[in-house]
Amino acid sequence: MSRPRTTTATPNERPRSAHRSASGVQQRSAGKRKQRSAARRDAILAAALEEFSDRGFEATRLDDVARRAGIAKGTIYLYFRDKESLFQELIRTMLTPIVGTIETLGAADLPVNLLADRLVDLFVREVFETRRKDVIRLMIAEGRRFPKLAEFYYREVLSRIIAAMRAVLRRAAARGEVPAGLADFPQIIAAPGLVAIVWSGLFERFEPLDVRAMMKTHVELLLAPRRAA
Amino acid sequence: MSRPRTTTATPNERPRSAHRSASGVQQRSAGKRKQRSAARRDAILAAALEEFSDRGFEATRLDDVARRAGIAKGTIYLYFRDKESLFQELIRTMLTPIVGTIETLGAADLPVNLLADRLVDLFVREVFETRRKDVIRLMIAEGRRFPKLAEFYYREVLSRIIAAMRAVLRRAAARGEVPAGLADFPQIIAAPGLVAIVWSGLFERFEPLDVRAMMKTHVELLLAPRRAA
Amino acid sequence: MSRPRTTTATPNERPRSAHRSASGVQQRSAGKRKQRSAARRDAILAAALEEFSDRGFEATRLDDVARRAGIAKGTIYLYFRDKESLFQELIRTMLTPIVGTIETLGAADLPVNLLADRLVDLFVREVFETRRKDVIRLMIAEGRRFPKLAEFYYREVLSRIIAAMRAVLRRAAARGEVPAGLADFPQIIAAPGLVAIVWSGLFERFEPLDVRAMMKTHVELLLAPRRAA
Amino acid sequence: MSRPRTTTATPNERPRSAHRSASGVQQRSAGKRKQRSAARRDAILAAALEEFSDRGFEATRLDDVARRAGIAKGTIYLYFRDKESLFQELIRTMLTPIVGTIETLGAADLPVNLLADRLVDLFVREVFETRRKDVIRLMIAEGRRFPKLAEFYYREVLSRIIAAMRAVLRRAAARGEVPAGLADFPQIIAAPGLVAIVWSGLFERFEPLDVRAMMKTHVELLLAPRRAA
DNA sequence: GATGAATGAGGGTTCATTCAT
DNA sequence: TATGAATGAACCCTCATTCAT
Repeated sequence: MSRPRTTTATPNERPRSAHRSASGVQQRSAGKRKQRSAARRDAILAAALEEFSDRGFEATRLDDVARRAGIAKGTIYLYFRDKESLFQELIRTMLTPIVGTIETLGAADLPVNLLADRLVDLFVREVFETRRKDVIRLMIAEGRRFPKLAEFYYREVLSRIIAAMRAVLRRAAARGEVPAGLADFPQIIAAPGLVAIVWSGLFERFEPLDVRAMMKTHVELLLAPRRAA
Repeated sequence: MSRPRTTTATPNERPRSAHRSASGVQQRSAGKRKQRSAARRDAILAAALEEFSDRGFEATRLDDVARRAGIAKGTIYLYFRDKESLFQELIRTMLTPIVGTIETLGAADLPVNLLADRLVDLFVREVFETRRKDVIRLMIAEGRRFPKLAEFYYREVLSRIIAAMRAVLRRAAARGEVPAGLADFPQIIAAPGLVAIVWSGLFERFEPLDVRAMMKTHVELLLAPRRAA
Repeated sequence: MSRPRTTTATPNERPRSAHRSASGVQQRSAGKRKQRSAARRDAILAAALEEFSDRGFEATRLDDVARRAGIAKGTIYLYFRDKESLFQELIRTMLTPIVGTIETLGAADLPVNLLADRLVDLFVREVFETRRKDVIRLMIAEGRRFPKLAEFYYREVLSRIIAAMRAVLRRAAARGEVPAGLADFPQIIAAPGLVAIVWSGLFERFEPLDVRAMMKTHVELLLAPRRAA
Repeated sequence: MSRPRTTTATPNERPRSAHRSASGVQQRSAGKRKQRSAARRDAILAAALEEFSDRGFEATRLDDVARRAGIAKGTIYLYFRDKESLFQELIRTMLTPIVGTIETLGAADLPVNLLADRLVDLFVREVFETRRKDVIRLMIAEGRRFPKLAEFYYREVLSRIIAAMRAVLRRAAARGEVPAGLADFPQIIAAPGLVAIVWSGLFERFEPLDVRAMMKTHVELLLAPRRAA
């Protein structure tokens, strides 16, 4: 019978710090405070990314996150409801932005080989050479234990990317640039990206992998001009 | 001593459990005992598989493993040095057997399209429709925190599979059955398998994925007869 | 999304230590263990009584309870589900026994003045000069925040005592030994007892109170032979 | 500094808040400010009353008090040194006023039966149907942990009420209106009041208690004309 | 004065590991 | 060997208190 939570608190957002827009007086300092607040939030997210990436959700201590963010342990709770919220927010924050970019790219209706080059480049620069790589690994590692998060990821990220890809592939197939079967499994396009992410985290030190080359090879193999059956 | 913070990868084998046959006396019952002992060990591993698969390393309680195995908590420590050992042994035990099968298959020197069919079938039946799928997911999820385990996996499993694949692809390329580039990145062959494993764990419930069809499509795309450049 | 509790655990009792009766082998040591277990449980309850009495529910640290009981903090959780359970069990354990005694006393159908003497004596010896006094104070102090406990106390203790008293008073009133109104409010009988308990905890050091004398006086005033109205 | 463990009863008044009129300048607005200040103080006390009554001392969060009072958390510290001070002040503020009323009533030297009626009425209207009831319950619940407070309560409230009662009862006994013994234990008079307070907080929902009737009954029983022994 | 973000000590609870039986 | 009660180090989260704005 612990004290009942009165804190309604939105799903995953900051709990109280509502930062009401301070209309009128003290606009200046309120703005500063808001800024500082956003900076802190980002610092926490950045620290959390490091820790979660290195240790996984359960093994990460908020103490370490706080220390890394240069704040006190309790401060985390001013910005996130609990450890899980922090985790989920982190993943959302990191993964949401890519979607738009890919959708835009898909809508441009470029010739497939050009599009493919762009996608590979996008993946390498925006994901693979970024912390986003680790976030995706986290998603893979912990997703089963956070069904809500998996759902979010599917709905907001994956399904949209897949839909965009599928549309492109359909058009390309209609133009004969691509074998028809590919549009049924857009996942195939992304498969080497997944391999790259997993490999880099676990086996890079034993055998480096030239991700860009691998992806390029894959694309060439898929798009190679075929003899008529 | 309570749970150590830093994951000091320790020698992974059974600690003391002197299973070596009792010298002289009671040779007979010693055999029986050995049998029972092996059965217990297996029961623990089986239970651990379920629990680790469902919850991940940290979130798994040895209490639950013991309960599921039908033994007392302390008994686990007669067969495994600690939680980490149990985990690592489990992964080793589950993943080692596939290697031989794949190597054998590779050595058979079949025509690539036939080999491809066999590989797809092998993967689906021996991995995907098996708990091994979960073990691989575990490996992906926890690998970074168990460098020794990742190393083992690379050395004993991955590198050997890759070597086998590469040999096959080289020969096939020489015969013109396969584009030369593929041998540089045998990972490409496995990529959809990885996609399948990840997808099944996280997104199956939103959008089912016909793994066999996807892998078949992938293989067909890769092996399709090409026009001369 | 913390790990879901599989521990069903009965309302307030010991969580797992089910102490299955070990039928057959090792009866001896099992008995010993059971004994030791009961002793430990009692030690915890005794320690909890001290601490809760001194500090109240919230301010009591289980750490202190454990230290006082001579055990490790975690051990408490082998016997009680949580702090609240410990608290509630403590109160139940302490208060339940009195009821029977009072009921028996009431059923004996003694002349009121004799009964009154006995009740006063019972209260003083079994409650006031006992730790039970503190338990009742605890009940008063914390009851509002533990509605379940208040309900238990009302149902299992108070209402039964009141019923017993009322029956006695009815009979006595019928015999003219007691004014009729008293049976309507048996609480009046107990009122000085309550005063005694509260006084002893808070003001004894400023002004001692002769509880027995006060209660005797009260009884005499209530039972004094009256002039006909 | 975080919450101190040991309850060091500290001087209870406002800490620094230099409410003394600003010397010279702005005399006018200083008055207004003083007013506002007092209003704020009262708002805090009112909010604290609700919260402390509902949850007890430890379980009450100053955050909730502040929210209820419509102020910021930090503001509380402008009016009270700390949580404990607030608590003690609250109790003092609430309980002090009754004393005078009772003393006055006692000094009036009414016939006992009339006085008794007045007292019952006073208790019901000024305590029982008031938040003061809860304050007394708080005093009972937390008194042991706040010895200073208990002492204050005894010295400033209880002992004075008791003295007044005793004086009245002595005079009444001399006139033969009351048995002599009663003057020895004026607590007896108050006992049903205590019962009423405790009962209302814990058991009212199971079995309502007509407090006024109970107290009236009690008085009648005590004051009933007696046969000469 | 008033605010509320920030602090950080603390405490309830968990669970890997040990060890007496 | 097997058991499971006992241990105690962690770790998440709370909240009284402070202090820059």
